[in-house]
Amino acid sequence: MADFTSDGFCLNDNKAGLSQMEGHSKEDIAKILTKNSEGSKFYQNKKQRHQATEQRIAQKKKILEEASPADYNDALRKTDKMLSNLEASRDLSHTIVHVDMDMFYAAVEMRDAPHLKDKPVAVGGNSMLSTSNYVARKFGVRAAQPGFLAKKLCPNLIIVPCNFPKYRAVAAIVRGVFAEYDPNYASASLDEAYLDITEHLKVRADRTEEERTLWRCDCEYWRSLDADWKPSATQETEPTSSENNQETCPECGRVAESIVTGTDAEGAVLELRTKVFRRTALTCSAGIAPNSKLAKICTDRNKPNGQYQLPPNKEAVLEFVKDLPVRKIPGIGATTEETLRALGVQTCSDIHKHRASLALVFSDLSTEYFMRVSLGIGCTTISNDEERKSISNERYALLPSPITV
DNA sequence: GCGGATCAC
DNA sequence: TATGGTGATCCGC
Ligand SMILES: Nc1ccn([C@H]2C[C@H](O)[C@@H](COP(=O)(O)OP(=O)(O)OP(=O)(O)O)O2)c(=O)n1
Ligand SMILES: [Mg+2]
Repeated sequence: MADFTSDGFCLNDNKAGLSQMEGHSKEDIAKILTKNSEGSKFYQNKKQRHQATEQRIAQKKKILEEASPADYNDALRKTDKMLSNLEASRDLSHTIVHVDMDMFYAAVEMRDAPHLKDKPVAVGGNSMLSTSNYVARKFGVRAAQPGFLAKKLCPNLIIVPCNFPKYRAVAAIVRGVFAEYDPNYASASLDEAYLDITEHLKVRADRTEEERTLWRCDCEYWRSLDADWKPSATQETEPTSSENNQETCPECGRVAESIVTGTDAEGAVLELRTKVFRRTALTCSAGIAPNSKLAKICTDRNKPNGQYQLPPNKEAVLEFVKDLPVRKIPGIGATTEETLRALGVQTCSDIHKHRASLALVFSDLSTEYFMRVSLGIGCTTISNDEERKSISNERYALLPSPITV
């Protein structure tokens, strides 16, 4: 237990094995946040909205209680029809990649002010933070948190103001790399994008090992090929693979480390991430999967500075979603998570178990969305429709025809 | 159509 | 002391 004294919190609580440099335990974070925000207008408002959702949950439960066995039967038949149609449409032939920069704004600021590297850093202002670095996250400092509260969690926090023109410039360089693998890549925001690298992999299959080699040698020839490579920055954090070799640079004859990237998706994405790093000195993470929904989830598996591939077969996909908490699915937020939990659904396989209930209390569109989730089915084509500049609500985005009533 | 709810960055 | 700005969709009227 933290020792709450005069100033309201204690930063030297070691009982959970955490020193000040290592951050806070979850319990201490919750305690500090509650203590500093309960009673505020913001908190009252949030509580009121929460009570309204509890009302809606109660309504849904009432519908279930009053439904007849025949209603359940109809609902079951409806969902099973959906499931069989969806299963018939399962497409595992595309290789979809989701790339997400690591702590993007904060990483840019740390790159340009290296003394910040080992310190807790957040980007934003006193009233709102956009993101934080991993040191600060150990203290519970997160995006969408007001700076003054973050300071309570982490008094040594360094808050640097947003510099959007700079982030846009960095994003433009990163997008240049994406375009090399999929000219039709779709940006979801400044720091993330979806790529369909199916075509690239076909071309890549015929590339020689030499063409798939990334050199670390700092000679003129290789620098001319990769003009923005910053050799000083490549020492510690460059993406690694088991295929690293010490070799002699064929141009200047000096010993150089080379990375031979494979012809497969893992190889292509390692190469992509290495290029991003060499051109920006920033790391990113990636997920590889047969559809965009799964790819996005995969990105988080080995974040930061990592990648994860979900193999393109039905068994692997079903195993992947089996015990996945529904909150991990893009489109299912805090409210839907709570609603589903009240209906007995916590993981994706729970969706299948309770599919009749879900069909009784949700719209057809939402029900079908949940069925897709339970099968691990998602969008397999990437379109950068200029109409839709960003993908903001995964639940309904990327559907065949947006409904305009 | 419009306002409210939800979700995401 | 104090809790962002923006874009998108669906739902229920
Ligand atoms: N509520 C939020 C969440 C994020 N962002 C901004 C700041 C982030 O730097 C950027 C990217 O969002 P991410 O969710 O990808 O978060 P990060 O890139 O900062 O961290 P990471 O991806 O390593 O978790 O979007 C924001 O303005 N408001
Ligand atoms: Mg990111």
